[in-house]
Amino acid sequence: MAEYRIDDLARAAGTTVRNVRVYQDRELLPPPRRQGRTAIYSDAHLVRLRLIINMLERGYAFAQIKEMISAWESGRSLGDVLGLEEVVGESWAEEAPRAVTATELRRMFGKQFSPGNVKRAMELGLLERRGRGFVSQSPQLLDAGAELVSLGVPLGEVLDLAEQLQQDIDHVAGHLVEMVRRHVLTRPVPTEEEVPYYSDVLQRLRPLVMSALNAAAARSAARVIPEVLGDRLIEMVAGSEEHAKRA
DNA sequence: CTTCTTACA
DNA sequence: TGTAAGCA
Repeated sequence: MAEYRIDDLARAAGTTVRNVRVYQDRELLPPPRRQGRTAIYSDAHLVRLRLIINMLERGYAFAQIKEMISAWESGRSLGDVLGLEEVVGESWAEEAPRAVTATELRRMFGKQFSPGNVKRAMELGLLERRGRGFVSQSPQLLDAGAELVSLGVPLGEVLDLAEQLQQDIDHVAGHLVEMVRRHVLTRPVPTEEEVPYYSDVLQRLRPLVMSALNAAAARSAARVIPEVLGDRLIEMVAGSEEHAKRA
């Protein structure tokens, strides 16, 4: 658990000491722990500070931010489980599509860049035609796929995986959103006082889903990789790394 | 030298 | 939001 002096905190969040003090005075930031005269901040403060800056940039007034923060604190359980706050400081904008030429694709996928696979990728919505070339709706998936192929996994199987992955993720994300609908956005029509809260929850639903899935994916990777590959293999590889370091 | 407070713009 | 003075 990292600790920050006010200058470190401001730097880490990309703002100034002055502003940190202002947010603190306006009670948007929780009071720091004091060590004599100097204030000691935690990671929680950093997360909160990033949140505040984000909301400020989106045009929220101090008072509105304060309201939302207290709203979250009163109904904390969901936010805790899903890491609500952790998300908001990050850029969770939707991935930007990227144009890719046929030449690039051929370089990435070699001879497996075939009309059949292209058709399949287009059916899966991974690739779209644009003039002579293509545009990838998810450069990250494209790059991940290219890496798998370069490691020797057949592109056909990579595409199978992409399809399966999309279905599974749709399923889980659907569940999550449904949970929020059932437990948080309980009214079909919110009362007038609830409208701002509802609106904020809706705005954060996408980053919230992404955060939950991201966290789950990280845990899964850590757990599943040794499970599937076996501890023996992992140990052997770790051992050879030691050899490499010594050399 | 850094932090904090207060004040002014 | 930046800057400055005076203090600890």
